[in-house]
Amino acid sequence: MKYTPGQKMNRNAARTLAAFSESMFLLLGEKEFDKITVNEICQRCDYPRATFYNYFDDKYDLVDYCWYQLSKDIHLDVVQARPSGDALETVFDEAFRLFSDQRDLLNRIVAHNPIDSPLVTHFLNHFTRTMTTILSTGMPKRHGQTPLVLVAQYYANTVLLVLKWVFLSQHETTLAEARTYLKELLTKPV
Amino acid sequence: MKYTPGQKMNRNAARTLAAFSESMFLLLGEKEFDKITVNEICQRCDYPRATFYNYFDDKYDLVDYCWYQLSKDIHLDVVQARPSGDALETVFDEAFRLFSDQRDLLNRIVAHNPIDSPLVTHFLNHFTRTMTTILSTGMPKRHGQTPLVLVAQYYANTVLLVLKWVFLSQHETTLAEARTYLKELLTKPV
DNA sequence: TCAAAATTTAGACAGTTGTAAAACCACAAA
DNA sequence: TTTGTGGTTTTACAACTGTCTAAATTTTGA
Repeated sequence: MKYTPGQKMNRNAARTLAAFSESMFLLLGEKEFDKITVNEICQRCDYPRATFYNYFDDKYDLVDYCWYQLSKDIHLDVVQARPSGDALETVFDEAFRLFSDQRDLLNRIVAHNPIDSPLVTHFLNHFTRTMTTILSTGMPKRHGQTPLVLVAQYYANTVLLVLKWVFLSQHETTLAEARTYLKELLTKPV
Repeated sequence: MKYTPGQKMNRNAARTLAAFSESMFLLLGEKEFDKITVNEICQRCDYPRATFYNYFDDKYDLVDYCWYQLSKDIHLDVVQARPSGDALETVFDEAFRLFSDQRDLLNRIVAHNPIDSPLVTHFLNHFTRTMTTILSTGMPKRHGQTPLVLVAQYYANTVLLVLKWVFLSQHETTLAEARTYLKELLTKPV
């Protein structure tokens, strides 16, 4: 990413970025990520190849920007607003809503890309990271010796695991069921 | 992978596979995975390019085989032998040992490949998968409504999270400390 | 031991990638 | 209007990828 996202940028650059990510989203719904070429992306939105490399390092960079655009919708402030206690549940619900909204897109993506493919893995990793940063502020304090970063990663991991199960492994699951899964996982069974 | 691993294969094929993965391991210690080319791999072990594509689809395929070779050392039977109760601890110790043994290699790899790079992610994913299959046999039964596969993935995730912290994020940690982290994470703090 | 079957290798090919230099354009300041 | 500046586009290029064909070599089994 040569233009840092969230940066001030002129109308033209914004339009170009939007066009490229639009192309990518369309292509992701049509074919395997591996088979998508930079040429194809550029044809789609009618920009020359050089312009693509002007904005992005490669197609991985672009797809990263796509995930960034998606995850923009999870509002960080939701968490800070609440007293720490149920921060996790709030964030989970928020993420669940976001994934629901994008269900069509996600279905199309997993139709062409296996669940363990680099693409899907990358997607999940992106969200795990953003969720980790969200969670690392609102964590309950007492965790013995375990470093806080590790704890935040742990919660983010588990949230994303459930979301993956529901939305990418395509198990029909209601929000209530998903909440139950999360709670049961986080509660020691023995 | 065109030759299914674990298959019966003649001495020659075995030697070839070994030579290629040897090359890959060496190169991984020297430079970023992205920058490694198939040509380079072949020069290293003095096999023609056509032979490479005879055995592997691409370099990702080869590196997958490398991880497979590494993880061979975790013996599945360890788990089956034990009564379910402490299966998790046993597997964790076993994996910790394996990662310790390969510490030099891992250090060299993360020296050239960022922790969030596709390569490292792929590495962790591979182990998460094998650990999931190991764990899905020896899980404690009572988990409410949560599907068993999900539970196994959860434990595998958490184990690998700690291992990643210790061996890839390079935090000096003893086995005892690591065990504590794992236990604290799996125990609900509230 | 020999011939058939299978595997390995050399060489070539079209398509892709990422980079670099130069031409081009839009827009603002002089 | 002219000029300068920053960004866009064109074009060209060297390297890599993955596939294919045909020749060479090895393996197999009768």
